[in-house]
This record gives sequence, structure tokens and C-alpha cells, in this order.
Amino acid sequence: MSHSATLPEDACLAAWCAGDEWCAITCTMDVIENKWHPVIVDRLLAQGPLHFNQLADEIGPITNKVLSNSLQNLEESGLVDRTIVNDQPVEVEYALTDRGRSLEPVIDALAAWGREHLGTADDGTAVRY
Amino acid sequence: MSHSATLPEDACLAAWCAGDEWCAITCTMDVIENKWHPVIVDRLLAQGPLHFNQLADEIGPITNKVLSNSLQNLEESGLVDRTIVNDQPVEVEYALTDRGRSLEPVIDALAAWGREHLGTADDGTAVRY
DNA sequence: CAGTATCCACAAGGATACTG
DNA sequence: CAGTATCCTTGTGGATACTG
Repeated sequence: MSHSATLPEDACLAAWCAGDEWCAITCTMDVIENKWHPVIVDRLLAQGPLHFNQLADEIGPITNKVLSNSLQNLEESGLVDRTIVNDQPVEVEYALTDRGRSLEPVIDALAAWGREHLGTADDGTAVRY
Repeated sequence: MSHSATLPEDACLAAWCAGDEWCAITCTMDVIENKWHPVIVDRLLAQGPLHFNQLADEIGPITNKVLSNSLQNLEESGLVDRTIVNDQPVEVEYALTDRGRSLEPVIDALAAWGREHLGTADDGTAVRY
């Protein structure tokens, strides 16, 4: 299932069509720049399909509303599929699409850089190298 | 020159110290999540050190204020060095630090994904695949 | 279980104009 | 050339409470 959506007012895409280079990056950022988007994709990459509350537990400090919004955004971007796997009680499964899985190198790069540049100082305080 | 700053109130770093995984990604996002940060780093990677207005021209639609803010953030994060190379007229050069250059794999991944998922439809309109 | 409904605060981005 | 100074709008995240 290929995802295709026209975004008429999107300056980034317009610039891309005009041949500008900078927009390839901002396009990707448009998709993942929300605070939790990359984390959600990361958890789905690592754990496979997850239910709403499983995601909430995996991710850490995220509220219902923000997780819900983020998942809707990811669905609209064609990165995540939402499937109702059971009624009564309602169970919903969130899984990456092929397009979502294609973000793996990006997520890996983000995670690798973060891991290399975070640490603990001698006095026990958190430090950014 | 090693960059090291304590960020006492930073929940991300606190969580890192507590052993949580999600924060490696959010830490990286904290550094580059601003709309133009990754583009600035990309241009400096591709072109080497640049002056203020050179950057503005390279990057595209960015206002003085936003570019100035972004550069200050990048400097505070230890990713960019600001050097005055001339008085009268004032000339300032922005260059990546080692830490800044270490973002290259991240930027490359962002750019590659964007390039693969942007394009032009048959009717000429911009399309996101 | 999987959300929605409000409300609030803050920060980032953009437009515009001005300066040493 | 390399910025700063305002002002404004919007979006995003967080807190809290409620629901089918």
C-alpha cells in the first residue's frame, strides 16, 4: 500500500520541486520533529506492534493526549498503521508501515549520537559531552 | 576542546542516568529539533566555514532573527564555533566543531530519507510518497 | 483498554524595521 | 556585513479530568 498525499501549501515540497536542496532535510524533520515521534518509531522498531498502553509504558513520561496526537500524526504521515484487534475490551494495535520501517537508519543514527554524547560526570550529575 | 555543560533540570538526562532508553533519541532531538538546525549543520558540512549572510543564502527562506537564534543555540550546544575574522567591515565565520561534525551520519540519514520520500507527481504537483 | 475534552503556558518561527 | 529589537501567531506539550 503506497502512501501518497498532495500538500499544496507546503513550502518545503514546493522548494523541492524548484530544485532547492535544503528541503530534503526539513521534509524529514517535518515528519519526525515532534518530541516523541522518533521515540515511538524506535519502540515499534524494537518491539514490533504494540497496544496503546504498552506504548505509553515503553516510552516513559508521555500523557495520553500527547501519545494519541502523536500516533494520529504518524498515521497521517503513513508511518504507522492502526488496527483494532478486539472489541470488548477494545484493543488497538499500532504497527509500522513499510514507510515507517524505512526510517530505521534515521532513528538508529539519532540514537547512536545520543548514546555517544550523554553520560554521567564524576560527581554523579548528568552531563552532555 | 571538550564541551561539557551540566543541565540540572533536564528530565532527559536524569532519565538517562536512571537507565531509561528513550532519552538517547530525545537528547539528540533536543540538539537538532529546531527547524533549521539540521540544515545549518548540513550546509557547514558541505561547504565548510561560512559567513552569516552566506549561510542565509545557502539555507533558503530563513530570517535574520531565526538564523541568529539558531546559530546561538548551536554555539551553546558546542556544535558550532563563531569566529570574528575581520573588523570594519565586521566579518564573522561559523564553523563546525568536532562535536558538530560528529552529527554527519545523522544529517546524512535525514537527508537520504527526505530525498527518497519526496518527489513530483505526474501532474506536476508536489507529492510525499 | 484506549482514548477524548479542556485549559494553560511557553517557545519557536515569521514579519518588519532598525543599527554599529 | 552581521546582526538586534519588537510584535504577533501558532503549535506543542503538559496537567487534569472524564468516557465508550
